[in-house]
Amino acid sequence: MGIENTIQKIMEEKKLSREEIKNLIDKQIEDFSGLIDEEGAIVIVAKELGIDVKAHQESAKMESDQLITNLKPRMNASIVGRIVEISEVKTFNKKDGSKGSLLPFILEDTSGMIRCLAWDDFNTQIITDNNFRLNEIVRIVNGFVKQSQVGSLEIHIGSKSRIQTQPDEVDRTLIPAINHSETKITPINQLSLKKLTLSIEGVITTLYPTKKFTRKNGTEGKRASLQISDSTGLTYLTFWGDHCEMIKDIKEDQKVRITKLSPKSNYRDKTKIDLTATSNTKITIIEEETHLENSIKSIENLLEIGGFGNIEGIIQEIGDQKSIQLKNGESTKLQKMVLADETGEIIVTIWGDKINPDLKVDDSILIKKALVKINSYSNEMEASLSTRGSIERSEKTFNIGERSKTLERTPPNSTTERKKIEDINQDDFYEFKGSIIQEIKRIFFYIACSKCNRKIDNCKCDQQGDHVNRMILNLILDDESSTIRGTMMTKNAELLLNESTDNIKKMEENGELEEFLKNKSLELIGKEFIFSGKAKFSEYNDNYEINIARFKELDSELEAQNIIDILDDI
DNA sequence: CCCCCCCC
Repeated sequence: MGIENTIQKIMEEKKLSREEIKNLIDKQIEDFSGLIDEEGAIVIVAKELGIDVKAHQESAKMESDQLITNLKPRMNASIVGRIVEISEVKTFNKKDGSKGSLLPFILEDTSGMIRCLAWDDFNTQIITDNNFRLNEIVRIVNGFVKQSQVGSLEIHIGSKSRIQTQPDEVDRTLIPAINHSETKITPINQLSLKKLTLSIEGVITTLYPTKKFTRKNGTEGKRASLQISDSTGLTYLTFWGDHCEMIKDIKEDQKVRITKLSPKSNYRDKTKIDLTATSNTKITIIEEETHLENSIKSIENLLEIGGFGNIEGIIQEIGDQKSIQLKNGESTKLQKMVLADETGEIIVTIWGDKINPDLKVDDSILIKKALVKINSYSNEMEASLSTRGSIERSEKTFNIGERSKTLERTPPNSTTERKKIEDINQDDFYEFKGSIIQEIKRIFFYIACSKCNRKIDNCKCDQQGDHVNRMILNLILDDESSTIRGTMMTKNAELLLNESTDNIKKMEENGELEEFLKNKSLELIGKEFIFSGKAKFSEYNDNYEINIARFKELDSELEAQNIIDILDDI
């Protein structure tokens, strides 16, 4: 049903001539200073005459709704989704002197979110529609997809587009469940530019005062910001202009929930994500005092809650000072140690001038304002001491018992959600259940420096360590959803093959390796394991590979019990 | 803030 059909309908129902209808359409277009086209005008004309034009609007749905994730720049598209955020209508003066208006909002479908920009009164008046509300479903017909300044996609709703509230013929599988973003909290290490609106919970570690600044055009502006951390990481949140009011009751050390934030990539480090408050942002204080300054937390407790804290303990292991090159080109020093108290132990990295070269194993120390968060490579909680913290000697004695070895350090609570192999789609830490499905035919050996584990040729140690054998084992892993290539480096390969690298190297030299691997493969293939490790995209394979950090053979009875427990819960 | 190592 196009314009012609709607005209026919008006002619029939209202006994108007084509001429009269044309005049009404022209008048509408004139009233909107030409901002709407014929098709837009006739909808208004029909509406004013009390004629149901839903069918007409539907007809504007020229093709089926697209998934947000499939949108490409410069494409005209229709999408359907749930409203997850609505801004205010902004008005401005156009170059030609006429008044323009803009209403930004965010839609979410099952594939993702997109920022929508409704232009001019014809579209922005949708704000007065009772069905244009948070969590409602709307369709955008014939929107124009554009790349925004920050690189993400936006859909522009102009004179040739429509916003349909309560749309018909919606494919319900495209509609995500209501995302109560006030209660759904995103861990800081999972901030993503793709989550266009999100909420966080954490402790305010630094509150920067509101600052006034002068823009290039001479006008004044203001900005406030804060640093916030949770057990997974740390980020910065900026408040612009009037939003600065939001922090007037906030203090450092409080635990807060902050909702409806918009992620932005950090202007200096594009790999980092900062947050910006929106007009819909709300801050709720969850805990008045987290006693960041004074209380010394047990290592066990810090491992659990993360964030900033003070740790007292005894040095179990301490590494050499290492000069390293940062990604931004600067160079700095770091030193790693393992610190233990009666409740547990933690890896601590000391940075730059916080390093005290006199510290040695068995010294007691007190570290203040260490940041404890998940290390994205090991997926374990680690502490880091940088500019904000301090380190001092302590008189306290600890009854630790036998010194534990790094290898036997308790793995973290499985904070990682177990995924399917087919879901592995970014450089991230994953855990999945799977089996080895291909015979292990080869092992790669190399001679490495014992200090840095690098191949001798690649070692950059000031004083090279001993030359040691290391090995690489490649596996094909499968979980029925998909397969992935997995790599085990020396330690894990030794655990899997239950043999030392040196012995395996000897087997190779004696021509026994083939036989050994054949038997091992027979033993291993088909067994179920839980693998976890960091996924990395391989150009070579044009697919993700997983660098296995940990694995364990699955106790099938225990797993069965888990499944039964889950079923019982349901 | 490093973050390996190295094969295909």
